[in-house]
Amino acid sequence: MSRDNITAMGNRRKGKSRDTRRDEEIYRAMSEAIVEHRLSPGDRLPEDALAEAFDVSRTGIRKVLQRLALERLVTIQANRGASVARPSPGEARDVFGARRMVECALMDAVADNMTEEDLAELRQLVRDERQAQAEGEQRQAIQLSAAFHTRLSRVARNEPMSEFIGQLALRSSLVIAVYGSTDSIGCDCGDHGEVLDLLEAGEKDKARTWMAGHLEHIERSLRFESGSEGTPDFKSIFQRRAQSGAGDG
Amino acid sequence: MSRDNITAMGNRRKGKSRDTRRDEEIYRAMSEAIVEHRLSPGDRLPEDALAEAFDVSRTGIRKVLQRLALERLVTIQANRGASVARPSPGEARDVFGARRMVECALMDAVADNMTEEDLAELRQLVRDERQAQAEGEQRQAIQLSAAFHTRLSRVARNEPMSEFIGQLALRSSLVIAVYGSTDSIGCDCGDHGEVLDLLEAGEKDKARTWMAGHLEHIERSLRFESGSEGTPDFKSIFQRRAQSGAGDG
DNA sequence: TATACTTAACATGTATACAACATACTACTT
DNA sequence: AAGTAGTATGTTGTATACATGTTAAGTATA
Repeated sequence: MSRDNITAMGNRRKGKSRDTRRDEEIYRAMSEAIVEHRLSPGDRLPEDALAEAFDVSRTGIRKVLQRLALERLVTIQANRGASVARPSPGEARDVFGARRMVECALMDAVADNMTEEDLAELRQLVRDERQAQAEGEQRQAIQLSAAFHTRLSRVARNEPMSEFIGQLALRSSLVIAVYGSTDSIGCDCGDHGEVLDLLEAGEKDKARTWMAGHLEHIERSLRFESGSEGTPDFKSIFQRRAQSGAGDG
Repeated sequence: MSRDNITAMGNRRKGKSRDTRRDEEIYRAMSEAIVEHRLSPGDRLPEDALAEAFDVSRTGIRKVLQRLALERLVTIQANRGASVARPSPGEARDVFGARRMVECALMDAVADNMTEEDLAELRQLVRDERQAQAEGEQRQAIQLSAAFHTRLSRVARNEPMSEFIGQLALRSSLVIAVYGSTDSIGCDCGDHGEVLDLLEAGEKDKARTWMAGHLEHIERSLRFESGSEGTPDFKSIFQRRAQSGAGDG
């Protein structure tokens, strides 16, 4: 009676990546712009302007904005609109603290599940990052550094984990934009290759230790001096005045 | 000249929790309904019906639906609408795998930062859960079990971590709804008190081991037999026919 | 009678219109 | 002249209308 229905049900696939929905495209463009620091923390993101830029209505923009807000890449204040998130020092510490815990804990599974293809892709990523660094393409380098951590986490074949780490890596880019000194990114390029060597050799413990040190190193390079939380940075304003001017009399 | 501006800037707080926006309310109601299994995996969630139920327009519902989709509590299929998510066996394993890694890794920080207030609230949560269990309030018990893990994670004072664990706890409720046998929830009520004792005594290692065992225990109680991924469960349909009916002739 | 095709009903995707809110500017009062 | 109040402008929040796509039912034909 309903035998044909059975065969009919399995055939409903493949029409998924045909027209990669516009939302995704806009989301990707905006998050990439934030990660690459083409948009700076604090920058306003008016819906009208974005709608015009992407040639869609505000509806589509709001959807993307809300998603970015959930991922803490933008901040939405009620009735006051969206702006690129400006993580507080505490938030910055939390992000790196979370990364230390999670990325280290994942190294076992990463080592256990690493395939030839994974390794090849990761080594390519390191090469790209190194080249970007060499050519002075800071923006590309930052993006590739985050991409490396995200891609590495995917080796563990645990989607919730790699998605979480991916988000933390994106947020880290924002943290570096606010508190990063120039050497925040400078050092870890060559480094990324090292952990691959350790993982290829099956040295789980050393890989975990390496990752902890790597993240600590980045975190230590952050400069939290001018408190951008709560009150504006009058301190740095007055400091600058004393530095630049000759005397005060 | 601009001295007054300085004092004026710090006063922009407190007007935040006044009218807890409707979105949040709807989000809370829906996620709670999903976690408490008043909505079952696979249930359709038509925008019109929800809009009428909450007395808002579809706009507000879509916002909530999209957020729930991002958190993997509902599934949105293009042009086909939203439904309560039905995690696959692989997804279920990933969720519990992630929880094992993350919640165990967090125990150190939990032990280090536990305060009197934390402990009091957590013990109260255990009491509530125990009572719900005793009174046969399964739904409440499930919700409280998830709440315990979420509240416990907050002790570590790392927002990204506790948010992630909170989401995983919610997803776990869905997993249990699909694959849980009756004793999936039965055992872990009294258990939750044990880890508090260990943490209060400062036994970090034992607490971590306990947590690993706890989550493994829940995961082992899941039943993945009837594959609800890909093809519908014809197997169980035919099995049922053989069980319920007398003969097949 | 079963299958395929057409059509109708329904649900979602998107844009637009309108209302509410915040901010900035201007005018008026002290 | 300075500060406050009122107004005007612009931006966000929400609902509704319209277009598009999917599902299901019904009919006609083989």
